[in-house]
Amino acid sequence: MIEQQAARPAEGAETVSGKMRDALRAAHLYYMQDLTMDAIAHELHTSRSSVSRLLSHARASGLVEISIHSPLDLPSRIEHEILERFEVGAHVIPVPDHASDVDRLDRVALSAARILGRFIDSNQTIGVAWGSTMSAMSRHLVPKATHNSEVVQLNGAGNGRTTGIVYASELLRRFGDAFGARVQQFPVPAFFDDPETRRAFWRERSTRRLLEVQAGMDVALFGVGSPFAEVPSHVYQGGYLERADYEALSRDGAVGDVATVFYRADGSTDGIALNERATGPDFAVLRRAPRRVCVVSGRAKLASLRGALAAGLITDLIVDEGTARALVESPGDGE
Amino acid sequence: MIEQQAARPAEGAETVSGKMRDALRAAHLYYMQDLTMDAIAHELHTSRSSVSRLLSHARASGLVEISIHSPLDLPSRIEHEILERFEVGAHVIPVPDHASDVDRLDRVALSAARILGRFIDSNQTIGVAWGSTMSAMSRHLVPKATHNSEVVQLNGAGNGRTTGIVYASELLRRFGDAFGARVQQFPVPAFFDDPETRRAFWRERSTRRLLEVQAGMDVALFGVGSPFAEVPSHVYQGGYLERADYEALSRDGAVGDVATVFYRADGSTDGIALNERATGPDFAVLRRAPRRVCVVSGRAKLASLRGALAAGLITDLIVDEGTARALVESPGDGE
DNA sequence: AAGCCGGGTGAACAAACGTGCAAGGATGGC
DNA sequence: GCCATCCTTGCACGTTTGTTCACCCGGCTT
Repeated sequence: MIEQQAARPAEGAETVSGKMRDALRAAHLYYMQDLTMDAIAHELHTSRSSVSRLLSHARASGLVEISIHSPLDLPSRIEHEILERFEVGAHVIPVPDHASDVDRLDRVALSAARILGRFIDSNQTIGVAWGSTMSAMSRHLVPKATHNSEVVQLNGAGNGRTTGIVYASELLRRFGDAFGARVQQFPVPAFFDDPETRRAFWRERSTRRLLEVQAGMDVALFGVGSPFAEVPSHVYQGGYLERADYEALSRDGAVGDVATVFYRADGSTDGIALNERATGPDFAVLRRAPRRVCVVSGRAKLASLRGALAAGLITDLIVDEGTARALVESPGDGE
Repeated sequence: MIEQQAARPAEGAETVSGKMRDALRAAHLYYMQDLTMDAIAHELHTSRSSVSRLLSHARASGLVEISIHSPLDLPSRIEHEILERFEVGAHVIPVPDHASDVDRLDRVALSAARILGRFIDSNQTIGVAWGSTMSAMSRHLVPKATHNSEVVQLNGAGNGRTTGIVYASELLRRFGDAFGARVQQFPVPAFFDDPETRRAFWRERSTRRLLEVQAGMDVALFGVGSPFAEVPSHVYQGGYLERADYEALSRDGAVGDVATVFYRADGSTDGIALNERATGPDFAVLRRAPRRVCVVSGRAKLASLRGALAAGLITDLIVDEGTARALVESPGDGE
């Protein structure tokens, strides 16, 4: 069963609109007039609990937007430095150094999901990679109404029930729902076993149509993989790659991947054998997107991140504080 | 002692910036990452109470901005109707009908203060009237950093210690502080006793300089007075006007005033004797400001509001719901 | 018609939050 | 150098808020 509709049509529009109206009014009273939920419940002739739920709904559905402006004379030191050094807009997410890697990922993903709205607009094609970072983000997206947008899957995927990572179809659907966008699935494995199969598949009309959509992306959204870090990206756990593949990658000098396409520390990809079997877009295609948002969490991904920056894949970076700090320190440092 | 500085200079900039930095970080953690204040206190090595205060500070000082977007397919019915009928951008503030007039004013003023930031920008001259509405607003302004702005008093004032209304100097200072703007006081009474005195005063060089500043306003901010309503505006309580003045106003057909200048239901002002002694700007001058924001609360002011609209004084209206509803109903209805 | 189901409601409880208060520390005047 | 003063801090309390649970109500199935 393919789930692929945009924002669902008016079903009981009466009720829906009524709820929306209430939520809106509650939000006004709560956030603009500082009334207590009790008082609001009274004005709305309902219970306090319902008001609490109404407000949660208002926040989760983007009726209420909370933004944080750092005063212009105090622009985050690190963000500014990243902009200078890498020509990339940075959002640094504060996370304590002692946080666990899962905490860190969750917190970065949550913040990223809330920031994301700024990059999305109507009439856009949004490319979304498949991986643990995107999966975590998908759980917290704040809806934003757009017209005529389209979400397109950038790389193939297996299912990752094992680790809380979500079916690609589910992930894409969440993005599509949040922005009222059509969804273009890409039903292929993360890696083909045989390069020839991939080439054949790429000649298919349906595949070519999808690749054209990818090529017309306005926004690309992805994380980075780091195959040789202590905590390898999920793509490497799920058995997508064999030991031999790792050895080949190591021989080829790969330090990371974006949407299953690997690169070296200097950003080059030529001659990395595995890429012949990968399903993600060629970097030349990716770079055509004017906005390329990368979400990274954890110092383990530092080397991958450096490579992706060297490859010029990133225009906007959302990254946890520790990794950001490490990034701007001397490039030679290990972990 | 005249209080007239812009945002105070760096005093203990070290500490201030440190506090700001903490507030910013706390806001990120609280509003973007949904941490509890307890957790934030731990990360910041301080107590939970301090975090609570830090967050209050962050909100009050505009570091955190909370805005409410009604979905575009559900634009407030009334606001749209006001736009159609009067060609005026409206913000309708929900307030229950049974609220007292003071409650109503407070709530409208609070909301208005939080909306105000949208109208203010750098390099602007902001004209501010003196009255109970502006006084209530001044208590809740959300700071917004601007450069080279100027706040100028539109009309003279007595002091209103009696009813919680605040000295004009204090009121102006609050606006100036909130936007980091220079402040131009206008130290005259609300009404002169003798028209001749006014004319003489108007010939003074210092007065003419101030009038020129007023004439160059980018934004004007004012309420409306309604001299014949049950609950008369403070200007009429403080003994600024005599019984004879009211009778004259009544004879002249005045229904309201903006910054001490009176008008009739059709918006005309010619031949209203009292205006010869008023200190507010001529409407021709006022209308030169491209943005003219009017804050109104209470149906008692409905007739005044209609007059001000007829006079074309308003480009943006902030008004409570009950009054807004009354406004768009048949114009003939009384209260 | 009876019965299941999903979504919504209010009561009750536990968690999270704001604020008055007293103590501690810094600041500026003399 | 000392004191008066102001600002900040953490605690304790009372209030406000999120969430669980049992329940109800309308729609749809068998």
